[in-house]
Amino acid sequence: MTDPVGQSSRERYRAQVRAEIKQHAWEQIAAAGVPALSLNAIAKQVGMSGPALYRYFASRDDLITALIRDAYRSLADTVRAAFDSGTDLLGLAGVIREWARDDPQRYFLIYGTPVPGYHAPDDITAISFEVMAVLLEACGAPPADTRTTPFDAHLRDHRTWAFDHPAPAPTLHRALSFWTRLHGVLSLELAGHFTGMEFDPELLIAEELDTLPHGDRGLDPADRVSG
Amino acid sequence: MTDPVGQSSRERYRAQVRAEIKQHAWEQIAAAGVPALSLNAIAKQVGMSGPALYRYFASRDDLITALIRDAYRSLADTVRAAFDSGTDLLGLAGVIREWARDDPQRYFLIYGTPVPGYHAPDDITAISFEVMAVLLEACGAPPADTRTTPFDAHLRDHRTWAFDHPAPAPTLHRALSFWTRLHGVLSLELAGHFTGMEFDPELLIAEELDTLPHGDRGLDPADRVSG
DNA sequence: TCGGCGAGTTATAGCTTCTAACTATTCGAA
DNA sequence: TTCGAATAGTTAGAAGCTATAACTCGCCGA
Repeated sequence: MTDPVGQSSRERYRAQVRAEIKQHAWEQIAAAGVPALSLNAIAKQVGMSGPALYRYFASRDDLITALIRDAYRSLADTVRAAFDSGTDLLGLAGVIREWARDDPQRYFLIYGTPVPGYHAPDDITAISFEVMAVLLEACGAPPADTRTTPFDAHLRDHRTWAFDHPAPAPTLHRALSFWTRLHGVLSLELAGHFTGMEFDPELLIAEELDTLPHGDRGLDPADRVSG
Repeated sequence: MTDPVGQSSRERYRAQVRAEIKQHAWEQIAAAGVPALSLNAIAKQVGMSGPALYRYFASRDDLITALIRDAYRSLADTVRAAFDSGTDLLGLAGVIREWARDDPQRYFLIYGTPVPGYHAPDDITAISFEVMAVLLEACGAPPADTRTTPFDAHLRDHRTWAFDHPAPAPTLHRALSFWTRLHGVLSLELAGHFTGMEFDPELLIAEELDTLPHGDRGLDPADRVSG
């Protein structure tokens, strides 16, 4: 009994239960963080008893890995969709910030405290490259009058990139600065390190991105095809 | 029986055991992260059995809070000492990066994934203000020809700072940019998000700080008194 | 119709944090 | 010097967790 997509009814049921489990897992994480995630509690919530959950996820780490993968996938899709519909760099920052504020713990699952010794599976790092690829596209080609900085030269000499993207060094530089500046503000904001200072992080981000290296570009999304 | 410092021998012993417990806790955290920290395991390591450890720390969270406090204290002292011995902003970044790379999990204990609902005790946030105060001092006074940016104006209008520091808005801006840019690069570096790209994060940091807002200052540490 | 796969169960081991109750030691003051 | 109180440590145990083992039941496909 297979449906048009090639899934048997058992496989469909399985996928649905897995999704339900992950849904409850996300709720627990949003409420109290990853450390408080309890497989037992989730099992009760979905109406099964303890060990039954191990039919769907081999271990607690396996469930968390699946959540990390979904988080990356969601971020990559969000960024890609925004870019494809004509959003510029500042707009992408807004989209990413919105995505992060929508579920801070999901953001920290990707960019938060790492577990020593943990190595994400290859398919997950591949998704992280997708995000980087969009940023590189959004950065576009460097303007004609680009003066290469020392870091540009350094980047040019150390291009053993894990994925080969044809972007020139100044574009890499710009994308890296975009990424690190946005993450710097955003992660501190989400972690509550700005509490007590009542400025608007969005304005800080805007200005940080306005002074990105190799600037005066990306203002007209129509130009991006020529990059 | 009190020594010159006013500590009884019992208090001295207590402090020593607490320190020994924290030492082992740091080792566990460095090896496997906070989630793997086990009070039972620590108790065995210091030669006492399980519950005895609760004489020294009321709970696991209490121990972790003490570690967070020590981490903040260590960072604040490190930054203050470096600044007082004439280190400029770029140098401070180097000192902070060195401090972070020396024990990445200690850095993430402060700046990593937050626990939803957790509020650090006031004495800890006070230490975080010490760090910020040093950064503000290191940023010095804005140059005479400073053109206020929109974010400067915003900062001027939203100065309900939790601690009142007399620094003008452009200095706040500069310090915030320093903090967020450094943290942006550093946290991604420590978390391993740059693996596969073999550039030197130190060079990126140097350039990010070189293009800080309201620049052309702090080059001569002798000027800092006039700030 | 029947065999087998798989989803679910309970029982259990071994770990965790943390409380309760108890013992023994040590400190300090009368 | 002796006695009372505070304190460091113990074991026992409750409640929770992850994870495995062994088992039962029901559905799906041949």
